[in-house]
Amino acid sequence: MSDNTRPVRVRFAPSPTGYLHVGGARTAFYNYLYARHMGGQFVLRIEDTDEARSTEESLRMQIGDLEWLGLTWDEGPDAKTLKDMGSHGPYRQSQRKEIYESYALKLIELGKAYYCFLTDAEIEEQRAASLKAGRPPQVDSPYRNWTVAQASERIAKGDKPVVRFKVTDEKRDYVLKDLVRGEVRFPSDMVGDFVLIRSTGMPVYNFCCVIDDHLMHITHVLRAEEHLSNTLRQMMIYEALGWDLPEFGHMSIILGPDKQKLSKRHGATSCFEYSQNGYLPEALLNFIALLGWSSPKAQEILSVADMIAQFSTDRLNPAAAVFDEQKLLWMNATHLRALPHRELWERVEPFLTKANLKLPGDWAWREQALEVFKTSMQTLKDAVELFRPLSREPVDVTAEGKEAMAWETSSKVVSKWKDLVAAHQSDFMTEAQFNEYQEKIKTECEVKGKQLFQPIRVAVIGKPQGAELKVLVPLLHKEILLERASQVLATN
RNA sequence: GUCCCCUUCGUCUAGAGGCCUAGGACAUCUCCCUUUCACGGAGAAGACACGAGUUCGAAUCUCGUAGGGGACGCCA
Repeated sequence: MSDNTRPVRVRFAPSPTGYLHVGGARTAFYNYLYARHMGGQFVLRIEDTDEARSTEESLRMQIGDLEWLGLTWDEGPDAKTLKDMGSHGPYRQSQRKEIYESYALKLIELGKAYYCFLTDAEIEEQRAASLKAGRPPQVDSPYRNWTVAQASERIAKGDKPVVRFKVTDEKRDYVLKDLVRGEVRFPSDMVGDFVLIRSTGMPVYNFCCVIDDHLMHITHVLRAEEHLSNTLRQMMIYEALGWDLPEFGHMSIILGPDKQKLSKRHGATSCFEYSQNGYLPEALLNFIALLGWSSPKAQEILSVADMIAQFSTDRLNPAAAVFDEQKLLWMNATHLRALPHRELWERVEPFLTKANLKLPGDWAWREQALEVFKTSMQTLKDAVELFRPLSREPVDVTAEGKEAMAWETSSKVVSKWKDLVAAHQSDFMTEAQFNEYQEKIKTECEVKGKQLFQPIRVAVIGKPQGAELKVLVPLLHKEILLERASQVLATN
C-alpha cells in the first residue's frame, strides 16, 4: 500500500478511439476532484497501444472535450500543442515502447514471463475445448517452460512470439482493498497466462498500466468497474516486479434506461454532443458527479468549487446508476438560470449566430430579452427558437396560432393593433405605451382576456402562448411588429 | 459456462443496529400565483428484491435464492 505522506497523484487514461463518453468524463472528473481536493496532481495519460483504433483525431477531440469541461491537468500532453508537459513523460503509451520492453525482458529473466508461439487458431481450439469441458477458457501454453535459448532460436527463424505472464501455479487468493468496494478476493486461477507484449512488439493495457502507474508515481487509481477483474492481473505484475500497489477505487458503471451499459444506441453519450446541444459543462459535471457520488451536505446543485471542497472517495457508490436525461435537463436549466445575464449571453450567442439570427446588439436589449426568456430555456439551444421571433424574419404561425386567429374578433383586434403600431412614433415601445394601446384595443374592440391577448401574441410571435406581452413587445422593433401584424392578417 | 461486483420510491440518492411511521432531488399528479406558456410556492402519491439466520431490536450484520451488471482478447 502506498504511504499516505506522499502527495496524491491521480490520472485519467483515455484511449483515443472516439469521442469522450460521459462515463469517461465522470471518471476524469472524480480523479480531478480528488486531486484538487487533496492538493495533489492530476495526470493525463494517453493509452494508445491499440494501433488499429487509436487516432490523432480522437485524441484532439477528447482533449477538446476535457477542456470544454474545464478539467485541467497538471501533466500530460499540452492541450494545444500536444507536446508533453511534466517530468514523468512521455505521456503517450505508444512512445513508451522501449520502457515496457525492458520490463518485459526483466520478467522473462526472472522466469515470470515467457515467449509464446501459440497461434490464434490454436488458442481458439483450446478455448472451445475448455468451454466444452466446462473449464474456464484459459490458455495452456506448451511454451511455458521453454528456455530463452529455445525461444531465441525460433525467433531467429522469423517467428514472432507474444510475451506471456506466467501466472503462479500455487493456488491462492489475491486480496484487493478497494476504496469503493471494500475487500475483494480474487482466486489466482481466475486468469490464465496473459499477454504482456503482442507479437507486433506493442504491449497491452494491463502491462502498460502497471508500468506507467508505478513510474508516474500514481498513488490512487480511480477507474470504472469494468477494470475490476483486470486488477488481479495487474496485482500479479506489481508483485512480480516487487512494486507496491497504489490504492484502487472501482466505481460503478453508468447504465441506459434499459439498465444496459450506456452506449450510443441510448442516444447522446458523448460530451461533444452535449456541448453541441446546449448543455453547460458545469451542469453536466454536476449531474454526472451525482451519478455515483453524493454531497455530504445533501446538496443537489453544486458548483465545481463546491464539489472540490466536498469530494471524498468514501461517498462513492458501488451500485450502477441509470443516466436520467430528464434530471440532467432540469439541472442544466437550473445552472443556466443562475448565470449572470452577460455570461449567459456569451454562452447563448454562438447558438444564435449559428442559426443566423440578426438581433439588436445593445446590452440593455440583450439583458431584457434574457430576463424574459431564461425561465423558458432548459438548454442554450432553446434560445434559438425563443429568440427567432425577435429577429427580422417572418414567423411560422403555429396551428394553435391559426386557431386563435379564427375567432371572430381576432382580425379586428389585430387590425387595430396594426394601426396602433403604425401610428407609434419611436422604434421601440415601452411597457407603459403597450399597456395604453392594449387598453384602447380592449375598449374599442370590446374584447378581453384570451380573446384580447392571444391574437395579439400571435401577431407578435406567431403563437398564442409565451411570455407576457408587455415585456415581449418592447423587445421588438416597430417595423418587425408591423410586418408580423400584416403577415398574420394576410394569411388569416 | 467460470469468476467477480451490485440490489432503498419510475430514476439519482440519504441511511454505517434503535433517531425510519425510511429523508431529499428529478419525473408524475393536485392546488396556489397568473390573460396564456414558463418560472416560483404548497401538497399528494411512490421504495428497503426474496427467504432464512444473528440480535431485546435489522434497510443497516451473516448465509442462501433470484435478478442485473462486468470480466474471461495479441481491446481498453
